[in-house]
Parts: sequence; C-alpha cells; structure tokens
Amino acid sequence: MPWLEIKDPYKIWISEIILQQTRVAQGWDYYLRFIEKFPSIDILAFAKEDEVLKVWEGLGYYTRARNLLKAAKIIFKDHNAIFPKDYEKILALPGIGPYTAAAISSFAYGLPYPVLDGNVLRVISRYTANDQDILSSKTKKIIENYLNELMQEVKDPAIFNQAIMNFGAMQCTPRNPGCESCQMSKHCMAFKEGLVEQIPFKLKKVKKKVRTLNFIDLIDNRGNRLINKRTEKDIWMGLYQFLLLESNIKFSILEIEETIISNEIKTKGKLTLVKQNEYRHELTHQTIKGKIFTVRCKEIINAGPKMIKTNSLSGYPFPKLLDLYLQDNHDNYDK
DNA sequence: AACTCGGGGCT
DNA sequence: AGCCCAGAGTT
Repeated sequence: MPWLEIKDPYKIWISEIILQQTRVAQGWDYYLRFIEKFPSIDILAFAKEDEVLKVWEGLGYYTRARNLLKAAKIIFKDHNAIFPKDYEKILALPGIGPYTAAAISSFAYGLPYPVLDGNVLRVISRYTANDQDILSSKTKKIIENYLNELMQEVKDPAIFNQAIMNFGAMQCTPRNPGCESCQMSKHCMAFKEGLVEQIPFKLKKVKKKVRTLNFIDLIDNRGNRLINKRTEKDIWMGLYQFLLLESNIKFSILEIEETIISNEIKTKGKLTLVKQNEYRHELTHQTIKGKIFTVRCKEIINAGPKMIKTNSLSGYPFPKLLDLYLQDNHDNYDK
C-alpha cells in the first residue's frame, strides 16, 4: 500500500500494527481515526486503555491496542517520547515482532532489514520451490537467511520490502496467481516444476471450538445497565460485556434470576424477560453462540462486586457480537 | 513447537 | 465451509 509517502515512524508504527492479519480495506478507516484521536506518541502515552480500545472496537486482536498503549508509555518514559531508531530497541517494544520491527526500520529509517510476512513467505517459497511446511520455524529461518543475503545487495530496503510484499499481494497471489503474465516466471522454481498451486504448503489445520455465551442485559427503569470488563486471558480481553454465564444449559427466567442472585446483584421489582436475541459469531478458531437476554426490573440497587452500574454505554468498547446487539436494539441504547 | 487471539472478504 | 490476511505473545 501507499505507505511510501508516510515517513513519520509513529504513523508507520500505527499502520503496521493495524495491518497485522488485517486487510487494508478493513483497517484504513481505523488508521485515520486512530491518528486523528491520538496524533502523537505523547498523546497516546497518556490515553486511557478504554479510549484506545474504543477506537479499536470491531477490529479484532485487541491485544494490539493494549500493546500500543504500553509501548507508547515505554517510549515516553525510556526514549524521551521519540520513537527509537535502532532495530533491537524497536523489536523490544511490546506488540512489535520481527515483521513490524523490520517494516519500521526499513520504511522510516532505510535500514536493511527484510520483512517476512505472509506475502513474502509465499513469494520466496514459490520462487525457490520450497515445499516444506511454511509455518514451521525451520522453513521461516531458511527464507529469512535467503532474504538477508539478498538484502546485502539492495540499494533501497524500503522500496525492496514494499515491492516484494506488493508483488505477493498483486501478482503472486494465494489463489490464481498470474503466472502467465509474470515477469519472474522464467526464474521461478515452483513454476518450472508445476508446483505453484501446492506452494506454500501448510501442515496444520485449525480445530474450531463451539462456545455458548449467555449474556444478561439487565436494565432498570432509570436506564441503568450492568456491565463488566473482561480481564481474564481469553477472547476480547479488556472489552466490556453484560453479566455472563458460559453454559449450554437452556436459560429461562429462573436461570436468569439465579445468575443475578449468585453474582450478589440486588434489584427491586419483578424481573421480566422482554427479549431474547441469538447471534452466531464465526471466528477463525471458534464458533460463538451468543444468547442475549434483555431483562427489565424496577431498580438495580446494588451492582455486586464484579459489575459496573451505568446509564451510558458510550465510551465502553464492546465485542462485535454485543455491538451488533446494541445496534439492533438502539431504542434502549445511548450510543 | 503449539496455541491463542477477531473479524471480514473471497471462493 | 475453508482459507487467508503487511503477526505477536504465551505456554
């Protein structure tokens, strides 16, 4: 993508983090909004985690956002609020691995570090007809060594890295690569041997879990809701949710009442189940069945130890699943 | 080395 | 339904 015009290491950093496992079309608006809200390292360094996650809401892989904040604080404290110019120091920042460190080093500072992403792995494994498991660290090391040697003769590492990734994205694509019109095909070992369709080879297949999440959206007559922050090392860590019970058991008003009581939540008035939504949320590694029970009562007196009582949901980041629910029920949503 | 982390687009 | 995406951190 046209990050070539961007020379500000901060902006390159943000864009590269957003583009991890994320397509340009999906991440572009997030990038614009992130830079608008947090224009510089020192502003980001003093942001609240909820603010950063709110901008990230819906993009996924939320650890990226939490690590951006952590890294900004480190840069502010240890690097005088100036983005480090040394590869090892860049790599040491949380959320920055080998790919992103090489990308920033080459794009912002012209340093000779080759990027190794999905595109590059595909291009080089085909070019050299490497049919070993592309995800194994051994194969990655072989390709990394190949690129490091190549990089010694490169005049402009930024152009080289951009070019090879673009070549992977535009020409040497995962499916239906344009071998017939490819300038490189006469040197491509996979093309010569008729192995283009089988390379890159991947060994492992993800096994999907199925989880049923029962959320209780308890609302009182003043518009108060009960939410809590997900703190456990699980999907959506750092985001907010309604009272949750993960279980396959069938929920009725009886189970809802029991769940509310067992969480030490105290309410006044009769609990009424006014609506029941179900969303099937397909992710790469799991299928989540989200059942959301909208329950009304006269008054929420005590939120209990884990929950927050609030009459304003705006400002709290929610998983896509719950955001969908809130959009579908905007009549009782202040967002 | 194997697992886990989201969401969306394409076939 | 399966695969992939300008990957990184944890176990």
